[in-house]
Amino acid sequence: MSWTDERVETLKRMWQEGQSASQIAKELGGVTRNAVIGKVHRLGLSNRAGGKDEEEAAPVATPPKAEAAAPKAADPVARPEPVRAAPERPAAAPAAAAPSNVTPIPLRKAIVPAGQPLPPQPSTNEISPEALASVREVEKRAKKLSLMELTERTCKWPIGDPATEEFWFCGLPSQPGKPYCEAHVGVAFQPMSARRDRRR
DNA sequence: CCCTGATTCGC
DNA sequence: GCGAATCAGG
Repeated sequence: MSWTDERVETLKRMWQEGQSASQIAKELGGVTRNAVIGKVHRLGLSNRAGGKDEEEAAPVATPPKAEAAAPKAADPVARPEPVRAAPERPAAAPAAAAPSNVTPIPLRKAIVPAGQPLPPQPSTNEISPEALASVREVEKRAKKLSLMELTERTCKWPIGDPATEEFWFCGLPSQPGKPYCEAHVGVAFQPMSARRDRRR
């Protein structure tokens, strides 16, 4: 693979978006994160700030510095449906084309509508007693990771109420190829037949 | 251990 | 110019 204009463009865009070198490498394919980093440096954009020819040493004013532990729990992750892995290849989905009226900025404190959906609190009557016990046990040992701390190898099972401080992700080692740890995989993935049988 | 970016240096 | 190896750090 070589650095075609197109690939370089993707590299620039993603780097500017704050994507990590490894993520960019995956996206591009055929290159390692080292290659990406190397290129980034050669292109002289190691400093993620500058867009074009920059010099503006924008005095990074780190003002307010929102309280670390305050309204933190208000993240866009509330949906019941488990966190998906990387979007991978949206292919023909120019999802990026945001309505020119919204600021593309980082994207953090999304406003949590009003009373929002609670995490996948599986209705107990549909889970096997063993799995349930196991889950409760495990949740005591949850690593309580924040959204940003999740990786492909951490359990992404949400615990608690996203609208409060009492919210985090399990974070225990996930099953290879699965988004959850063993215990959570147990309650997340159930054969249809099993569910049906358990019903009544 | 997983992951980050930074640097070096032979090719 | 390229990127593996290595370094430094979280």
